[in-house]
Amino acid sequence: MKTMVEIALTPVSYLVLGEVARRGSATPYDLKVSVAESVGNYWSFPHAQLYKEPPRLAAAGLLAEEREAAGRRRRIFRITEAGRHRLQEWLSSADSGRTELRDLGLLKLAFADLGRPGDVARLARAQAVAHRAHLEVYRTLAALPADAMVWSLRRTLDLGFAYERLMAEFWERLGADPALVRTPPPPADSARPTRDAPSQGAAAAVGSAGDVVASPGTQVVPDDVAAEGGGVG
Amino acid sequence: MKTMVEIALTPVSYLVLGEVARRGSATPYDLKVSVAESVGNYWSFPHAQLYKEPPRLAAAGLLAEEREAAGRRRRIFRITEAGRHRLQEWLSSADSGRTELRDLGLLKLAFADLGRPGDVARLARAQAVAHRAHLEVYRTLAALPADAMVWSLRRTLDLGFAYERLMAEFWERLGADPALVRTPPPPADSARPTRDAPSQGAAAAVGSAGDVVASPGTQVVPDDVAAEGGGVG
DNA sequence: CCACAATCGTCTGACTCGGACTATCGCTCA
DNA sequence: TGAGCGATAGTCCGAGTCAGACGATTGTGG
Repeated sequence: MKTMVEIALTPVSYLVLGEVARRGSATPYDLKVSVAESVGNYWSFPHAQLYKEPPRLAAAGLLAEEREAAGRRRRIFRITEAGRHRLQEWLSSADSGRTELRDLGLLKLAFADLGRPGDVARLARAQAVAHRAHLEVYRTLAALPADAMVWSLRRTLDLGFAYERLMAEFWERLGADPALVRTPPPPADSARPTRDAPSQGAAAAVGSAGDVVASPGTQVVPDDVAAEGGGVG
Repeated sequence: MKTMVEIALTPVSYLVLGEVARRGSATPYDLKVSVAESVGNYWSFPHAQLYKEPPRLAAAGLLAEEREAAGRRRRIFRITEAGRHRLQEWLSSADSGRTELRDLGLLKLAFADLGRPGDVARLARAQAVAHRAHLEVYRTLAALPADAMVWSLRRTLDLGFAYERLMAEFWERLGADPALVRTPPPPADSARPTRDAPSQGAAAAVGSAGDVVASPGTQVVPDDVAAEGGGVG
């Protein structure tokens, strides 16, 4: 068994290994489709990678490649013993890196103090709608019969659901914050204070009216609620 | 004012623009530090990018670059009118792309049916600990005086907190699932069924004992709890 | 003046990303 | 039967991302 070089495996690698292992065999397109309706719900992988990764894994001896006999003669991949082993190894290791919450809306909110008064409210509405919509997708998935999906995958989708709910509620709450709708006292038109002296304002809001939007009344993190259960299970 | 080419802005770009705008001026190192203790809590940006991006933005006319007079003669960046404008524009647009939950632990769980019996329990424990730990970080941040942080940023950290709590509870609940600890009926040693015929098993578990771990009793997504509030605000 | 830690910064190379672009298939309607 | 068409399937590309190794500078105490 040619051991080839031991390549470094990335998340995509394991995704591919896992998906191929589970299905027995798969074409890149198969991967693309099944990833889209499973893990892709919370972690999106560009499809180009699902085409590029299998050959790479095959070159490393972790997958075996064949071709369809007729028709499009697509590449079909199966996992090898070496591949199985690497997958196992990964599954057995408890350490997983940092968790990442990549949400452009959140990033926007982080800098919302630099924006114009109406911005946050608009953003909050849009975000709430988007998350509610995704919530529906999860609901559909959850309604699938028990045998449509392995238990472990389903658990992750449960979490996806809970996550979307958390987000939806967060934005709805934020949007409902009275501090967001009242108080545009400094007319929104005086929005260019530091116009020609950009280097002058040490902590100046980009469009002024920054901290006007600040909501004084809302407390930070309710220390005490830590136990009340988000309702994941 | 030389308009230069209008470059495409990525999340890092806005992060840098925003941070520079807020501080008035910043060196890449400043960015690295303040990002680490704010947005970096839920969305980590490799520090190399915080060194690379400002010059890029400067080349596009969105930042202005100077140097310290003495000492290390570090690069100091300030936002320009053009930069302010682009930032504003972004802050005003309500659409933000997909939200992403990049969590290796979750990916692992998704394929846990292919693993060995004890794996999930171990993973769950480790994940729970990690999330509880990060929860503490957020608690510390939340304890900071009101003027230590703009309201908008604080809101996002609130969400980060809620997110970590959600995760911690998810993994704890999962780890507590009796189905995980009982039932290693098929001896864990028969773990290599398809040893020499890797292509045979259409849906075979990598290490067998796959669906044994499945927890039949746990319902999928409690439709009704959608209103009970995760406790973000 | 050296040692040493903390601060500060650069570089590299493999991988990621998303979207434009191409090709093939199966079907329908003229 | 073959042009049109939507779904399926795959390729390509260049800019951006990423982690981590590495290098340089500064401040402090001995």
